[in-house]
Amino acid sequence: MSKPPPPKPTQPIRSAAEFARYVGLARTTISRVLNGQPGLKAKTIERVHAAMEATGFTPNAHALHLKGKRTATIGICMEDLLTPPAVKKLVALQRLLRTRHYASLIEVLDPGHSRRVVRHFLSMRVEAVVFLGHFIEEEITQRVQELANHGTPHIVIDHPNIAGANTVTLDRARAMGLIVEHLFALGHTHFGLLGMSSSLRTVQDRVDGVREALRIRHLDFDRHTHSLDHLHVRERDFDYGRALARSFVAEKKRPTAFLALNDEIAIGALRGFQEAGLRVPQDVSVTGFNNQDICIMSTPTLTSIDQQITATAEAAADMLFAQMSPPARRRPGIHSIEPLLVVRGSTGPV
Amino acid sequence: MSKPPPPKPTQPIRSAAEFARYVGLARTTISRVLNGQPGLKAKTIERVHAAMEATGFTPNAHALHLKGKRTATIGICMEDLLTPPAVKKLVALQRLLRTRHYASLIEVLDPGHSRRVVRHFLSMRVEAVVFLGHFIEEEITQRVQELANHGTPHIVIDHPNIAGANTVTLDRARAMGLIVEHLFALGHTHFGLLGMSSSLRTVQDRVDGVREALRIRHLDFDRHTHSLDHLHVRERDFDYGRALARSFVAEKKRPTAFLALNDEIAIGALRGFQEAGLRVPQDVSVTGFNNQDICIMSTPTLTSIDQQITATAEAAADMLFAQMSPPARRRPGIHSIEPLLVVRGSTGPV
DNA sequence: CTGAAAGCGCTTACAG
DNA sequence: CTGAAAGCGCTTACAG
Repeated sequence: MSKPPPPKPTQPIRSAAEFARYVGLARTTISRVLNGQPGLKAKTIERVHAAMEATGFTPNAHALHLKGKRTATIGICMEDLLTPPAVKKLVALQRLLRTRHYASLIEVLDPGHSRRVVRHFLSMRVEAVVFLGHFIEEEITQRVQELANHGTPHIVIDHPNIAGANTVTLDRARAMGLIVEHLFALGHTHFGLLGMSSSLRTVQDRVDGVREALRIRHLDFDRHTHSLDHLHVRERDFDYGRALARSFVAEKKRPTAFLALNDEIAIGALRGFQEAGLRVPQDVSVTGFNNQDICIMSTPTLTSIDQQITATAEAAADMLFAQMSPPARRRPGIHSIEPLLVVRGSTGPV
Repeated sequence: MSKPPPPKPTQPIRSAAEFARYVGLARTTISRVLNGQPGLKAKTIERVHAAMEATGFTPNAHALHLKGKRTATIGICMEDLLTPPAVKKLVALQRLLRTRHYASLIEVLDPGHSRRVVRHFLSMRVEAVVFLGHFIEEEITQRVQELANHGTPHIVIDHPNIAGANTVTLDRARAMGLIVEHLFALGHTHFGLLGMSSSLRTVQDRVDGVREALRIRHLDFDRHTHSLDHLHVRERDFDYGRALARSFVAEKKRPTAFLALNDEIAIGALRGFQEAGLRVPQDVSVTGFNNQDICIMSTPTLTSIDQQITATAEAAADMLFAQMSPPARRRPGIHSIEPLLVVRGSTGPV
């Protein structure tokens, strides 16, 4: 750059017309440079680029879209309760979208507000909508139906069994099956369930997994599982787990293995048992769920289920792009993610 | 609704013109209903609303914006390395924006790509830009300058000392001052620094805080602090902390108190010391940073610094809205967040 | 290369 | 209430 830069305009330039006047070229010419069309002198191109640098002018994306350019935007609905695995999935998914040059419009979805959020996404003409997390089943079913009518692709992550939905979700029943099988092999036959009395679909699927694993061994669910969830209010998970452990210690007869809803509750329980003088895993075994970093920080380290977050995000992205690129598939797809059992120090023989 | 709903159109309706034809009203009338203008028959209004329900028609937000409607969108740049506190700040901030009816356009910012990201935000005509996390100082300084030229409000969260920037950040020097004062009161005078040798501004500020606290007591920084960071590669924080603790145990003379970069490293160190037969806090004290949930899960529980995330998000939102509502302030504002020391079981008298 | 024109999906006066 | 018109910021033929 040997020439001095052109003088800065006092007002920021907001339209291609103003910008053309500033550069001293026709609007049409500016447009052609911006869109990389052929038949332009190198000098002209350079002039325009230099002026863009100097002024910071950016073409209005909304006007571009009106002229038929794709929005290249994906709407993502997040559940209102952000658990660490949900955040990780969001981050992983966003990264994949980004590599394909999609922007993400993210909204947290409070129960009962999905209609408003999806309408906003549609008015923004997003190219697809992602639902990530736990939602009210009926609500999301309706939204999925509306999006289908609209011809807008969607994907539901983590919420299984939404009618007509393209779904990617961990096989939670299988995850519990893996845990119970592992504990069977160690000689356990009576299981304490910690925090698994929620009515959320994702939790019910897990209880069903335990039920099925027991059924295969001809064990009665009610006789071989025990829950004291009703004795405590779940506020902070760690404290909840600890309180549940204490209550189990006070029982005359108690299970030898404990299956927790998540890692935090498991570690709380682990501590609760230890404080009561029990050894883990010699006296009781404990398992978590999510395989978070904290699993290696407890003493002993925690056996847990890895949700395979990378695989989940990749499957979701694949499904989304498959819908967006013609010919669009019509039938809803369901992709089940295989959980991974990570055995650590908190489980051992009876 | 006594009448049967109108027949579903085979194609989704994409423009107000098509929609007007479908309802059997003039485009102008549709527009007036949508914008709640007076002088319309209740029956007409109802007809339009019913048709919107039936067709799922949503006006094109991009066209609305061209006609002068606000985008009500905020662009948020996140650092590429997402730490748990950064995620919490994002969630808290998004919640505040949402209550003010702003949508969030979120992009992860890889180093060197800030220009592209900010240009995208500007082309989307966002009403403000948020930078959240650690960035390359020079890069963000330029972006802030460009945004200022453009008249677009901004805020930088967590990255102090960006020239000309509106900033909200934890007073990290003060945080370390609180920790060192607390340890002084317990009789400690020699401090091990765990993972604090980063060149990141936020880390340097913390080291400066330690330095200042020592200076006040007329203690020489180099003589009273010790680091073995060079002996290990930081991969997983927990393992890194544990390895650092082992190395300190092997030293002939070792500090009595250890200040870790974050809670994970602190808990790793805690475990490392315990495995070597040292008692915490009887033999060594350990402190963390961030006051995450894991602080109450370790044995003993971990003394840490709370970043006051809610206060941070609120200050950031306030600053943003102050810039967006006229009369816009011109001078950059800096809001310092006061850290909170949370004393737990991992620190005790020498 | 320039310039005038049409049109994307809207809103907003304006005349009927 | 309707209908025709102008205009928001762009792109894309089209004639010079």
